[in-house]
Amino acid sequence: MASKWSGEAAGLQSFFADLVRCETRLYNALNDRLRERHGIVTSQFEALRYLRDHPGSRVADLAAEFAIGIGATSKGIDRLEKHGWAVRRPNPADRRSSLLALTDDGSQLVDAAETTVTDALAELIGDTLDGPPGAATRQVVSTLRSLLERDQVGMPTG
Amino acid sequence: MASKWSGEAAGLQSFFADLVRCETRLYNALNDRLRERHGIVTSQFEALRYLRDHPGSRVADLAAEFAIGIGATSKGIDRLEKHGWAVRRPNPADRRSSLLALTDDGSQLVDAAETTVTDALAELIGDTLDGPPGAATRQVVSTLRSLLERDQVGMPTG
DNA sequence: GTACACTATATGCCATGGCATCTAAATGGA
DNA sequence: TCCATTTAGATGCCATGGCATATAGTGTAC
Repeated sequence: MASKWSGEAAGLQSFFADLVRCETRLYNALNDRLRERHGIVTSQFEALRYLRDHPGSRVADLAAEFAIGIGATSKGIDRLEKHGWAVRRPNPADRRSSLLALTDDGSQLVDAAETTVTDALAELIGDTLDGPPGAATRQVVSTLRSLLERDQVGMPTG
Repeated sequence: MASKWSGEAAGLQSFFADLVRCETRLYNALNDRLRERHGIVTSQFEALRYLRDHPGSRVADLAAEFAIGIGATSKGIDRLEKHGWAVRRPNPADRRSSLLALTDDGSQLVDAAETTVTDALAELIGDTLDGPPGAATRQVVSTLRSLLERDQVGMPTG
């Protein structure tokens, strides 16, 4: 039955609110540092890192990974290409799509930016995520992500 | 020292990535349900709930709560006012600002929407957040939020 | 091989948030 | 009291993402 007991309901609402607030503030904080030191923002760092770790991906792969629309992903790749950090190569197996890859500049950028991110996260959340409760939290959030992805929860339309 | 050992660095990066992916998908999923059933999106639900629970707040209070800019907050209130869900009342103590409150329509809307959110969260994350690891996770995320707020991490400029 | 349906993604319009700027009002001296 | 400074928030311009649509290429049935 829906809304069975309100104690649990309030708990889940609080958890969701805390989650969103953490994400917003951490994302903003990383944005500030990445913009200042590398001229990119967090979403671009994540895309560059994904391309580094999954060369030959297509636009739809990035869209699925980040749960954003295909159109937005295409435009994001446009911007990375304009800056000379990524390229679209023809896909011999399907000429409707392209295979994405980093340029050398893009590779160097993502490696440098990764150090910034690593340091920022160590400073911002390292202590809190230490220890057994931290380990449990990492595990639970990882599991939750897997479940949401398995069920295709929250995938935009286009 | 920065980037001491890469195991922990990779762990924090994974955790952050998982956190952002969970937030994105849950936010999107709530958007879908709230838009369909109540004609609002998650950010509006959260603003309405905040106003219900903190009547007489000012624009800056909402901006601090949600870690978004003052300008964006002001525009968000404009939209809530246009829909007749919130009002700006003159602040007798400081005529530069207004005191915000829900209308009756706004109150009814937020109560109805809260049921939708409660049910959606129970369905989407209830099982995963159950049990001792779930309890540890709620605690850690709550603590992390408090620390980020205490240190004013990730507050936009304007 | 041709027509039809389907898929991948590029593009256009709109909504929202960031940041800079503007204005009104409060505050703090001289 | 009066002016300079600060503060609260409103507004304008820009960037980004969602969604709808357009376009090109693929696969299938015949």
